[in-house]
Amino acid sequence: MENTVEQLKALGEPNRFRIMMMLRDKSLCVCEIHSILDISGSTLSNHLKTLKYAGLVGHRRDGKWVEYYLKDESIGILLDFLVAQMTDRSRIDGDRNRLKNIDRLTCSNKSQ
Amino acid sequence: MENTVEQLKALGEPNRFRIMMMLRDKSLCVCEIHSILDISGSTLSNHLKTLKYAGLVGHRRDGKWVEYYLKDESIGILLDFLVAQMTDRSRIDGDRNRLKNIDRLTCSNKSQ
DNA sequence: TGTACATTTCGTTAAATGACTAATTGTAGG
DNA sequence: CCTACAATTAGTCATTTAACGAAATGTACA
Repeated sequence: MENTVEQLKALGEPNRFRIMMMLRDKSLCVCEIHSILDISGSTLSNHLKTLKYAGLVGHRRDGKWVEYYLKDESIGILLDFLVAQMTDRSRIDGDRNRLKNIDRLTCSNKSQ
Repeated sequence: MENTVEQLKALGEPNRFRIMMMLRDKSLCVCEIHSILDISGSTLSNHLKTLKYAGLVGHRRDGKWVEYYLKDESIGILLDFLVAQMTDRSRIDGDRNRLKNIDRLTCSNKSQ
């Protein structure tokens, strides 16, 4: 039970929820996520750590970048389920659309 | 989105999660829930308020008692979905079993 | 090897949270 | 109306949390 509760707690924060929603489509590097959210790089890094300890995401290094991805298929299913119950999807749809014009090479350095 | 996030946040606390799991079977009055959880009456009351503002539960007065129930069918579906993904259900099963031997007339006064 | 960029860690701070006791409100019954 | 019980509200406190800037770590490439 504790594990499930920790996952719900991790999802119950707006920026982390948006991160998870962005990761539904494909894995993303930190700078791509950073270009969407209006928070500092260190804050983002801490949110990613929280999601990781909750068992919601995994990460792998790819050269200069670190890529985050949904940990299990079951997590994706849970997220789809939540999306289906949402009445207002404008924010997550917006994030998703903005992501289409962004890739890791166009990420300006917002971290510093 | 905010509404969904608030619901997840409300569910992401152990005692509130246990309360929601208990309510899956049937509506319960506060003293019945209180007899299961090891927290003070005021703390329980605050948790119930949190669940109510998140739109997860409703409540009605029944004489001396106040009965809480799952707000929507969709909430019950979400909870069932979460239960299905849990590996360790011992705690919620235990709560459920203890509830079988309790009704509002046998609740001793733990509130004070 | 040194510079630039990506990311994380550290240290701090203000706000939110979950807990408690004490006091208050609400309801039923003698 | 007074007492008992059910539940909530008020006030307080310790802990957690989300945020930041600054510093540190990792990696690629000139």
